[in-house]
Amino acid sequence: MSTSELSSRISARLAQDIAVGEIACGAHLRAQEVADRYKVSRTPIREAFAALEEQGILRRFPNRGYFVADSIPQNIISEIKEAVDVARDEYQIFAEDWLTDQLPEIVTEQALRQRYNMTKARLSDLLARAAREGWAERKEGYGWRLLPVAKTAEAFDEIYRFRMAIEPAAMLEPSFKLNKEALASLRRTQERMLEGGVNSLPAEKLLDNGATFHEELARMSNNPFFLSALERVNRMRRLMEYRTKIDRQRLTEQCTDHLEIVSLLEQGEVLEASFFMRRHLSSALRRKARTAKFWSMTHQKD
Amino acid sequence: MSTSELSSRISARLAQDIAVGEIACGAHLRAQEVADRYKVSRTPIREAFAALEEQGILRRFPNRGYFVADSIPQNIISEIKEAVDVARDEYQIFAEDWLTDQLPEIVTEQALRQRYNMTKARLSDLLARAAREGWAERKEGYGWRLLPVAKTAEAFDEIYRFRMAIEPAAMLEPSFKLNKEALASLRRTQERMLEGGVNSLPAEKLLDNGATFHEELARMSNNPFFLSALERVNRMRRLMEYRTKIDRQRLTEQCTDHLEIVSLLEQGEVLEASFFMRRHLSSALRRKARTAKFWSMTHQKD
DNA sequence: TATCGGATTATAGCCTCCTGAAAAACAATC
DNA sequence: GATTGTTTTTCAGGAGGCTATAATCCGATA
Repeated sequence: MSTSELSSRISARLAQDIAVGEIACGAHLRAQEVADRYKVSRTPIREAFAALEEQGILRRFPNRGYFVADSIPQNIISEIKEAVDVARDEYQIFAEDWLTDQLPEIVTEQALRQRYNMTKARLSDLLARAAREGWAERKEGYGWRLLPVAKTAEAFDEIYRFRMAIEPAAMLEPSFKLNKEALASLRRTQERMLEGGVNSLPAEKLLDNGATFHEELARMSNNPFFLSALERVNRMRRLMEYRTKIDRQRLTEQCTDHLEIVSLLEQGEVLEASFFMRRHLSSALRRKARTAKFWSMTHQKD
Repeated sequence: MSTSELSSRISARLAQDIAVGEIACGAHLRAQEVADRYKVSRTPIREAFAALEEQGILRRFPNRGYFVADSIPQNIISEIKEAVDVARDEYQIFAEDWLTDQLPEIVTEQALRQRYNMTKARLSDLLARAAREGWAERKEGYGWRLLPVAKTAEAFDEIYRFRMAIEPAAMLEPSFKLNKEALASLRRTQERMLEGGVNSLPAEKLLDNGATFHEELARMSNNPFFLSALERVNRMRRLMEYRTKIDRQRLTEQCTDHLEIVSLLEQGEVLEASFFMRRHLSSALRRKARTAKFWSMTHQKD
């Protein structure tokens, strides 16, 4: 029964893949293959398999390994699909507390350990992550300083303006190279969203798809600094957007824009695509500005 | 005599400031003021003061505090100026080892602890820092993966191209606001360098001045994402440039460019300054490209 | 021969106690 | 009243043992 954190993470991901149909029913799951994919050893994989067998998602044949069950009850599938949203981890709680002024600007590790009831190691991971994302920094002596970077409503604008600087530029890098497959995959995702996903998928997934779209394009620049800068601001954006209600009308327009960009790129019109990207971000900024203003009036003090 | 790490860091910085003339002879050093500047309490400051008094750099008057000595022997001054270079900490050694292929791509914490003879906590700080800078990431199971981001000669180009995208854009941000004082201070630093500093200052200090120049301008954009992105790539650049010989001729041209940018800004010609910045970076890139090529032939294998 | 299954080895997180050092509170001096 | 000097409190890093769990090795099986 000992489901370690790692193996349960893995089993959750596998379950996802099976539920979505990424992994076909009846397929043989080779332990080593899966281990390679997740870049871990076979040990946690086997644990994950065992856990999934208990749920009836996999079947085991001694000395032959695990196979995806031939049919999986609908109720289990929907159960799996919903499970994603629950993953509100300590980090998000911490971030949320900071964004909502529940924490002082200067905090000691002790105070945080007490508040969140965490061990030293876990806490220092937490802080390292926040530091990595750019909103916490260790003071020289004791304590940490939490930065207001992502707190203000203006941060929305700032992120969009930053993206306006890097994303179109990334597409014009001399090392930029179209990745047809990635592009096709992006197109599929956006089309699926337009064909109803916008209204059915969970908010988190929708935001994720949007971020992935932009990041994949940045990746094609083949300049890792553009990509990692974008990933960075996107992570921070997510912290904030997590709290705002999603505007599904806006998402539809976004997807249309995204598809337009894909089309331009497919035709090799990189320069046009870059321009269009800039406009796309700029219109998002204008819209955001209004949302942010509203948000600031309703959620911020003074 | 217990000189903690923090207080000795502080005393080193103070000594620097005094040696360079940033802090005048005979000046009264108020403990609280210095503490505020370094964002620590008075305790480590007082220790630093005591250490500096022992070296004869400060004088103590009971109940009145510490004062900079009226005259500091030349030999002590040059000693201080050289001391900077020695501060090659574990992090730099670690980075160096990775850049020179002394470390495998996948490493366990144990292996690193043994190699560098570090405690758990220090090592995890080290790795957190590398992760923060973007060239290490924790694997899902045990171990860390070191990323080749900053290893290749191309990374030089990539960083400069990234900077070409963000730095001129930062100056055109609607929130951009000139900071006259900061500008004046930058001008002074650059002028000092042209007036001989280029040949006398330690390499590290020179690189530092350059980075600071650009970062201060990015700060004036009042968009923290531009600034932090620049700081990020600068840190990485430093890891690499640390190993290459410094070209003092090139530095002179750089300083001239920097002064030109300051002049444009002082006249309110922000647009021109932005253009000039782009050209400035682009010429550095062209030059770098040659250096990097040379560097790759001489330092890299295959 | 590729894959699985079980046994062994190694890793890293957690816990507790301990201590040097930083922060904070308080007292003294000009 | 601002600043220094002293004391007390709090903090976080270090060491070492313990344990869950990940990696690895090796034999078994189809």
